[in-house]
Amino acid sequence: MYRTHTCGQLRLEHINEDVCLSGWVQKIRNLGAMTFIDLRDRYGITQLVMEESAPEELKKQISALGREYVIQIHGKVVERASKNNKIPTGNIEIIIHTISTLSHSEVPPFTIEDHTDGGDEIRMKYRYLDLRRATVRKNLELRHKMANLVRNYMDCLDFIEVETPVLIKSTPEGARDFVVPSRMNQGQFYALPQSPQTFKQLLMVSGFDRYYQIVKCFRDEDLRADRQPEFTQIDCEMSFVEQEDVLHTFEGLIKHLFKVLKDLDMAAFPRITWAEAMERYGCDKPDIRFDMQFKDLTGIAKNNAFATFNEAEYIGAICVPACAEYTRKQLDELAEFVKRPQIGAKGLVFVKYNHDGSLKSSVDKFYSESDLKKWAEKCQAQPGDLILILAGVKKKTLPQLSELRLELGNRLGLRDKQAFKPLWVIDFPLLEWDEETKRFYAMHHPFTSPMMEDIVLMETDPGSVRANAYDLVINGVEVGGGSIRIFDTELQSKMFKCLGFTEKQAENQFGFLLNAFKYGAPPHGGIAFGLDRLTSLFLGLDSIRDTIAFPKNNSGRDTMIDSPAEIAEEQYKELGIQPRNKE
RNA sequence: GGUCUGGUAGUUCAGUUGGUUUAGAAUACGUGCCUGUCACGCACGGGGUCGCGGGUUCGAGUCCCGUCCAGACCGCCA
Repeated sequence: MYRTHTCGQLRLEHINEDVCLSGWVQKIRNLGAMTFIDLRDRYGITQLVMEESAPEELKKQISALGREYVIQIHGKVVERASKNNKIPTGNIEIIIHTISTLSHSEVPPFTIEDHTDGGDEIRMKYRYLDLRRATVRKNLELRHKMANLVRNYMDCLDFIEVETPVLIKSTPEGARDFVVPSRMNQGQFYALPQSPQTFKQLLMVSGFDRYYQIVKCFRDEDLRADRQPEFTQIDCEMSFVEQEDVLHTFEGLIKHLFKVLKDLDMAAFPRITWAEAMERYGCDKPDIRFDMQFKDLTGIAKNNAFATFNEAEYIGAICVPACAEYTRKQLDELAEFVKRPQIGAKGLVFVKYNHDGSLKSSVDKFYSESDLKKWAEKCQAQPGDLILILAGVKKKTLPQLSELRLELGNRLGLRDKQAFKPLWVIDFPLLEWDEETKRFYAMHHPFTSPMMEDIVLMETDPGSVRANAYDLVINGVEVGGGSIRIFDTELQSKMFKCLGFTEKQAENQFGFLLNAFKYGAPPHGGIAFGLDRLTSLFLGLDSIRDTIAFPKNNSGRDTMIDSPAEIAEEQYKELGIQPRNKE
């Protein structure tokens, strides 16, 4: 037997018990005559003590210990002379009787402590050591709890978890696929699923009625702090439902998670249409922890000598509360911010609504104070506020203003990580025009149903067709999205036509689904949540990496196992593929 | 594919216009001292391919070019 208790278990009530503990040496404090050892495992830290009176042999063994050695000790639980109220076991300690070293350790490359001295790169290379730290372990524990809560909740609602295949077929729509060569079918390839989309729809055709799966998905696209090439979705689908049923069901799930994990009672989630979100926030995933909604000045700021505004398709403003005191330097910084190539605005116009009611702007040359007054009224500005204005092509200006809004939210500390503001964004467009390839793409995916009343527009004005598609946004993070699907073969054909698919192409890529729909498909729809993102949101992390045990780095590499890696020539031969010639 | 930031001791970082002794600090590590520590304390010590390659210069950690690596972002992500 390696232990009678864990390192987080012993309390005053255990005093005088003989116990056996095993764990890692966290820290050795040698005070000369006596030595303290912090013994650590997943459950906590227990202090071991060796006193002056200990036998020489034991002293010798203890002096040979080092950080991260794995040891097993037998000893007696005693009350501490000086207690430590910072840890749950702080009232007791163990007087060591015998000790055995189960495993030696080299000196770890960084300290295994909550506030480690190690940077990201070295932590990732030695991730197994990093995972010993309580901070990272707690992230994974919360992730586990969340997954468990989801499973229980879904089970209670009669959803069943069904596994779908990981080796499937590549389709050119959507994200780039990870591809796996087939040895038995030389020259042919599997693809890893970007999501189990088609399979969950087939399960609906099979009558499973309510399906979910906590499942890995794969996308071969460039990474971000919140994007990994393999990530986990809570993937769900239901039959005989309309949009309202799906939103209601999963609003319940998310509220349940907040209640249990954060003890938060959430009110009904507000909703906004995609069109409104774009108009008011310039973005399809607005952060509504703070206001600063856009005000359209296009109608009232033209007809003047100021060419920039006169030529602009759109003039948009945000009212920044209580910032009229901003200095030249601060305003210049904001102008620089929007002029960065990533944002690409030409310039920034400001209007200060001073406390004395006067108005001062960067365009005083062109506008009178009464002009500015009208703008301030339109923006519902109060004395002391700052109005910031961007102008240009609407499609570009809206996102620029959105970036500016978020930047100000950050600067003013309005994006509190402990506040959670969910929002349903609904009525997404069905299709999105791509200038490069001169065709429409499905904004969500090709199986998303158009809104009934917009179906007539599919032939005349496809770009304006709205879909039964929705996203759940929390604090500006897209945590989930889904749609009501097409279950009618004819409507599906119409959709493929909008996407520029020939009948043959559609048959080739999605024939199995279209065939299935010929045999009685129920109306159905669903949603998928990003488990990694949800977890990092609950934890207040900026990156999803520390919610994943073994994540990839910025360039899609796992620096611990050093993958991806080259394969042997033999493997190429077996697979019937050839390496690219090295030049 | 692009923009920006960084790479100096095991680790995290500082290093001035290009010049000052042997490139520093903290921490980690080692040795010694220390009977109530828990970020223990004190003293001493070892530890460097300044990412790599080239260039400018009397002289480069510092400037220039290239390259590799890491991070953030844009494009991309149905």
